[in-house]
Amino acid sequence: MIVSAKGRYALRVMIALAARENSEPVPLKELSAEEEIPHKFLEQIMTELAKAGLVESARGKNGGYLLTRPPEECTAADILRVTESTLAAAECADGGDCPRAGTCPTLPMWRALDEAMDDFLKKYTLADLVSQRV
Amino acid sequence: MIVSAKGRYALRVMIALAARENSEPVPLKELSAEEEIPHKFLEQIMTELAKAGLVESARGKNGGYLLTRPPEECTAADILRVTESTLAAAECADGGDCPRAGTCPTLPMWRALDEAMDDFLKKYTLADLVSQRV
DNA sequence: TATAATTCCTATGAATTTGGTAGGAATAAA
DNA sequence: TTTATTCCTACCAAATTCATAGGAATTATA
Repeated sequence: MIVSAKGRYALRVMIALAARENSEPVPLKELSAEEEIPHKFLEQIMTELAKAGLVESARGKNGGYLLTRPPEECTAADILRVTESTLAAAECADGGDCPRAGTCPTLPMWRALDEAMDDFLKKYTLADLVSQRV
Repeated sequence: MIVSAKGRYALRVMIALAARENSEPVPLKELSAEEEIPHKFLEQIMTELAKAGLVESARGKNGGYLLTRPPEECTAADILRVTESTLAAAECADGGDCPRAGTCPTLPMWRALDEAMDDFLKKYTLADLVSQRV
């Protein structure tokens, strides 16, 4: 029960982008150096975030990445849903096909935990995280 | 971010024990068959639960396992803390030695998430889970 | 047009974790 | 003595995680 390095990296990078006030694309090289995240690994992460529509990329010279929405409108839940393949508390709560599902005494708890985590993560916007309020 | 099979098995077995009204030791064989959990794997899990003091074992013929406390006094948090090596939301919140800890904008959130999960899991006792209230 | 700086794409791989299996020793009841 | 059980230790296959590597495509600018 843990958030992967990928998820933690993603969140940090998104915060770093949110912290910039200008709207010029920030190159991966800069983000990677600043946040001390391996360049090539971050590249993969940014691709996922871009596909999910959380950032947009500008290719070629002077290219880089930008947030697609204001920091107030992007939450930790939005980001972690992209990077964490299984944000579910337990597989069984995640559309799993467990044959016990009908009678399992634990399933309702896993589902409730899922919802509780999601609610929690939704409370944190990038704006909150940048300014360390919350 | 997921609870492992080990943790799910542990919880189910503890519920199965709690569901029994008598106080005779329940052999692993019976638990394993009833819950459809591989015998040898469950053996390892029971050893951990016993070491943690959540169950006690009786060796030899007619031996087996028993809860050490009434089901009202054992929570999902107690059990998962034993089986999930990392109940922490993120490594960094788990006594990690991250050099960024001092200034990391995400650390407080991970710690808060940890606490929220723990609070959530503490609400579910074995008695609750057996009777499907909650 | 050439060059430099960037993202995009695809493949590979080492280390770790997970989910078991295996065999036998120790213990205790009948 | 037999039988049923837990205890202990070692091993292992598959999946996942955390990257690394190399080059193609794209774009600004000198």
